[in-house]
Order: sequence, then structure tokens, then C-alpha cells
Amino acid sequence: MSRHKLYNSDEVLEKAMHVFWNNGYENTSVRMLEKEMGINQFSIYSSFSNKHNLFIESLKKYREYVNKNVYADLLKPGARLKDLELFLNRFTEHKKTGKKYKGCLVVNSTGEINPADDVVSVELNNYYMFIKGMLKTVLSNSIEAGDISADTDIDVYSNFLLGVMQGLSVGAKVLPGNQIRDIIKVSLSVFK
Amino acid sequence: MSRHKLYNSDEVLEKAMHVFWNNGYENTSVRMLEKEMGINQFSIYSSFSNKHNLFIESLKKYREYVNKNVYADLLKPGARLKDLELFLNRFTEHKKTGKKYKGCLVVNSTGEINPADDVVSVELNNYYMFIKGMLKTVLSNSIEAGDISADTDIDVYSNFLLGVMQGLSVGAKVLPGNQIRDIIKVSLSVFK
DNA sequence: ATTATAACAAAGCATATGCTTAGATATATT
DNA sequence: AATATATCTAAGCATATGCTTTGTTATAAT
Repeated sequence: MSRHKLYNSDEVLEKAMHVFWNNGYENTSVRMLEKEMGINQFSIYSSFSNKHNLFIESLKKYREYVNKNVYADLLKPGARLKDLELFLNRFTEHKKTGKKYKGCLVVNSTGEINPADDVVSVELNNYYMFIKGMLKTVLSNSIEAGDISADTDIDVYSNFLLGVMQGLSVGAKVLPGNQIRDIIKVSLSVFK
Repeated sequence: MSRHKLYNSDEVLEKAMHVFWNNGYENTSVRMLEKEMGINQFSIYSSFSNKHNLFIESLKKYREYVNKNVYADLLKPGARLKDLELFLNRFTEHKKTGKKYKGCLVVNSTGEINPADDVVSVELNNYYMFIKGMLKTVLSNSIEAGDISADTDIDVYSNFLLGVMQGLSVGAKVLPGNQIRDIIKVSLSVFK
């Protein structure tokens, strides 16, 4: 009955996500998206309606992406405090290689986006709740493993750790490595 | 020998700072600046060269502004731990009034700006070093007052607190009040 | 009073922006 | 084979963007 798409919507969406991640929302033009996604503007608009919506979809995709590529170790069954420590220390890794840390797409967007943009705000919150859930599981596993005190208030401490991660996502973009290491060290000391 | 300026450069700069603070760098147009600063584009360009430079100047102005209007209590001679606690709790105040917290101009910009923009990066770092200096003084005062252990490593803990503040600047824009309070509570517990 | 200079307002410039339209092409159904 | 429909490319649209130019006005020195 009709012609087939020459592209996979999910694949081009992931490419769009990377463009937003690299440049931020406002600094990403539809021409840039067109080029990186490898499809025509017509196709972008017919698949994703408009730039704002494509951004929302990219935020959702980002959650999927980090799930597989960034938080994999922390999401493994039984992940506990030492895994969290290993993970947090990755915020300092790029300093050795000399590369610039581009930050977390969601944290960057939290800074950039107008707080009155409710559609985006909801999606940002979804992400943070996903992270918090992960942290709760890690803390729960850590109690079970005897890493931390059994009466640790998991909800309170997962909120704290979420805050620490938000701070690191900002700090790691501009602060020297030793400052980042201090933040991690003191943050984890609350479990001792 | 010539006509006088009808505006005060420093006053219109402060207005420009607020426009950037409210909208972010990319989402601020020269037309918006023109309107809010109350001067013509010609005057903007003759006083501040270009938009990028006006932004840099606005970042410097911001430091001056928060010095007077945001951190005044923490910069008072002898400010110590309880003052820091009072200050941090302000991150939750806007929740009661229902207003949206627009964040810290510098933290927002850290998220938005391309890390490769060295001119901006330097200015962001200047700001963070200003905050860190303030925190060091507060910690030093706190030791002197006997609030915290005398062998507290001021440098390490000021780095930690800077990280906490960066986290709160992000978190307070989107997270519920109780989560912010948890972050503050646990953060300050490291001094007990 | 004349002149030189700098600030002013407003229009203008080239280009970039988000998004749409027009026409060609491919494919599944009849 | 003919038709209908969804996809493709590429050009186009109105407006917004950062920045400049033009011509006028005010002021200080001559």
C-alpha cells in the first residue's frame, strides 16, 4: 500500500539524543539533527512532530541508554557500596585522559530548560526517580551484605546520594580532579 | 567634546544579568536584552562588544550580586556552621511560596555552556573558587568556635560542601522539598 | 558661533531558525 | 498493469538571530 521507511526511528532517535547531549537543547538546530540523524527534515517532523517533542523522546531514550551503558554495573543484582564507589570514581576518569566531561544530559537540561516547561520537567523528574530507585536498591543490598548499618534510612540516604550525583555531574565539568575525589570521599564517609 | 551616556553601564549590566539568569544564554536574544536593559542595540554593542562578552560580564556581575544579596549572612565575620545550615535551608523556601526556583546562574550555565568555551569556563571556575573560599572561612570559624572537630580538613570539606551546593542548585529546581531537606540533613551530619 | 566628537534611535544586513510544501519515487493492494 | 498511499528529496516560508550602518542630536572644546 505504500513505501517503507528507509530508517529505523529508534536508531535515529538515539543519534538525536547524542546531538542534544553534545550541544544542549537551544544550541541544537534542526539542520544539525538532520545531518547527524541522517534523515531529511521532513522525516524528522513526520516521525517526531517537532523539535521539542524530539527532545522529550531523546530524554526518554537517554534513560534507556544510560541503563545499558552507564549504570549497568550498579543495576546488576546485588550491587552494593563498593560498586557505588567504583561508579562515582568514574566522574574523575576523564581527567586522566584529558577529555572534557560533557556531563549528564538530564542535569545539563535541568540547568538549561525553563522550569515552567512542565513537559520537560516531568521527564527530568522521571529520570531522577529512576536514579533514586537504583540507589535505594544499592543501599538495600548494602544493608543485607552488612556494608552499612541496618538502621540506615534508605529513603533519606538515597535522596542524599542523588543530590551528590547531581553535584558531581555539574562539578566534574569544571572542577579539578582532586576536588571531585574529595566530594566522593566525604560523601561515602557518611556510611562509616 | 561629546555627548554623555544616558545610561549607567553598571546598572544596565545588572539588568542584563537578570535576563540571562531568567532565560539562560542561548534563550536570551539581543532584542530581549535591548528591552530589559532599556538601551538600544547600538549602545549594547558599543559598551559590551558582543553578546558573548556581555554574558561574561554578567557572570562577573552575578558574583558581585550574590555577594551582596545571597551570601551576605555567610560572608559576615565569624559566620559558622549554624549560619551555613540556615543558608542551605533557603534552598527549600521557595517550595512553601509555590514559586519556581530558577537556580544559580553559574550552575545553570555550567550545564548549558559548551565545556570547550574556555572564556566562560574560566569565569565559572572563578565563581566556584569564590564559593569555596567562603566555605573555607565558615569551616575555619566553626573550628574556632568549637562547632566541629579541630582536625577537620578544611580543604577537603569545603570541596565537599561546594559539591553539595552544586547539587542543591540543580536539585532544588525539580525535586520535592523533603528530598532537598534530606540532602542538607545528611550533608551536615558529616560534621557530627 | 562653529566644529569635532560621541551617543542616540531606527532601519538594515546576511544568515539561521523551526517548520511546511511540492513534486518525485517506491511499494502493497486491487 | 493500474492505483493508492506513504516515503523520499529539495526547495521554500516567515520570522528570529547577532551585529552594523545611517543619519540625527547633544555636548565640550575651539
